[in-house]
Amino acid sequence: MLYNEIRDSIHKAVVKTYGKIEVPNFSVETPANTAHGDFSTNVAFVLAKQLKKSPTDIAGELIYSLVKDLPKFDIKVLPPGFINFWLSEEALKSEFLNIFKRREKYGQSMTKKEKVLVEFLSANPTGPIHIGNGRGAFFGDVLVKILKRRGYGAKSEYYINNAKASEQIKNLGKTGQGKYDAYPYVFDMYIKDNPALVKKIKKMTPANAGFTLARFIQEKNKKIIEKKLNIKYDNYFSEESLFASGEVQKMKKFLAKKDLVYEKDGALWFKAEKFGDTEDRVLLRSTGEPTYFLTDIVYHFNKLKKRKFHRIVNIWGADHHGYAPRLKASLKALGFEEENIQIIITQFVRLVEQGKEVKMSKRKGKFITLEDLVGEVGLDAARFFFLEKTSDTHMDFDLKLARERSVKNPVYYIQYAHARIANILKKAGRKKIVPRKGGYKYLREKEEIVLIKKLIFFPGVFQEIAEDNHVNRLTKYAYELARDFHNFYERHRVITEDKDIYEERLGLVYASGVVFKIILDTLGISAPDKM
RNA sequence: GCCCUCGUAGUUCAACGGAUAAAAUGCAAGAUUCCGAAUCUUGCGAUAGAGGUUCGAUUCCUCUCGAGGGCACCA
Repeated sequence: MLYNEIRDSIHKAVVKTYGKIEVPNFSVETPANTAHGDFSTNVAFVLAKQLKKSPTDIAGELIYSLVKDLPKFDIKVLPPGFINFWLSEEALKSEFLNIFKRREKYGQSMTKKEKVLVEFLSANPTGPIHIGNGRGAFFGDVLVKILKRRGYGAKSEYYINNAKASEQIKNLGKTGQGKYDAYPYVFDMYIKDNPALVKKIKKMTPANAGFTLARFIQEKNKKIIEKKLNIKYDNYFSEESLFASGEVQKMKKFLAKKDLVYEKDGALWFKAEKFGDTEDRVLLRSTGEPTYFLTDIVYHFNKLKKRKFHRIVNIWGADHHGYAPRLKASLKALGFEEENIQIIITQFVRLVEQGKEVKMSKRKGKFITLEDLVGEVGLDAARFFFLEKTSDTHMDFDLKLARERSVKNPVYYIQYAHARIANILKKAGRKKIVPRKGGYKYLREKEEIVLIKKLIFFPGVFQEIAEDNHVNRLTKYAYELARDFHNFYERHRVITEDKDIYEERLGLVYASGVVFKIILDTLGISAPDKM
């Protein structure tokens, strides 16, 4: 890929020019301003201190080696010391041909990378999936798809908190049996119309009743996840299964053997403070029941050790961020490294109505389900609405506004580009287009070049996201690509008299369609031929 | 009280420490004999406040103000 080629060449140039010095971290990026080229690097700035020279001088010295090494680019130094790269037309067209060669596999990495497990959503099986879960749900779904495409052995997973030993399952059971009211909405949503289920759990222990009810709720949620949210998990993992397999028992012994626990006040404590947490944490209550933390240690040990994932990514809501040090401490104690576990916190969605906050409480049954939202604004608009925002900023959600915005949602702008492409190909009577033998020498108009450039930067966008998890960049890129396509379309007729121009523009349209399709599939948004 | 996030145009929101802070929406003005106007063009408008580090700060550090979250033998 172009980006990597430049990186390597800069590294080589520094060593060649200055001998064996420490090469600091430098950046290679695509400048916002097109006057600054297709790529630029700040390497001269980061070397300035060490070499005690001005950035302009350093850039001037490095450029000789770079020019020799990168004939694909025109390279210039611009003040105050950036080195800027312009892709030659030949290199541009040659990269463009790759889209035809790889088609729906364009941007797919051939090199195999580490195994990654992405766990997300994992809503408690005590109720429906609400709006606040939307961010993590769609974010995780798209991240996994991107990782897979970039060659990671990535899998998605949903963790079901259904341990019979847990308080929440027992309380759920009692609620279902009408003995307690921990979850007021449960009756309306799951019990009322289901006498068979009520009869079935009536005589069970609270734990078994809760487990049974949780399975029922979970099945409902799973259907919504797959059918309504368009998320297909590689795996659903049951917390209770860790008890059945004996892994919880084994872990207790293991931790004791490693001298990581002690008894106090009749409970069993984990020495979390020793590994970076603010205090020690309970693993077994004085009643002898395990806490969620114990099974969570087992679960993550299972991910890293038993299933051999090199890296695990957990996507959690902001209400769990205080829990992160505890989990990390436990994994550190078990011998794993910081880089083995990534926790991504998605900030809360605040529900507002006419500027005033509406308190959303799952416990009190005051919430809007994600299913409702999707029904209200449509899946495509809903997915885009969540996916276009970074996960770490707070988000205000006004359903009225969301309805309004859904009509003007940028997703339609992108889908419209796809529909226009389909329409042109249909009009031209072509489905699949093979590249021209002589190359694409007639594509020289400004809008054509801009569009080609945007298309060939596509693999780099996926790579960046795979590296830094900023999934929202994909929606932004998709929007820009649509804009570049619409601009091209507005100014230049594809179906024209001139046969060469006709064929080449048709190729450009086709290649754009290929990339749009990949992006929309990745986002989990439909790619319509007609709207 | 202690800890963690966040604060950018009227609104919804972008920006690995990089060059002139990007868009959408809104408002104003304009574009269609021709592949779909759900489109295109132009204009208006923002980094909460005060210091500091740096060649360079929306980004890092300190304080103030404001919003959200966490401080369980719940999950």
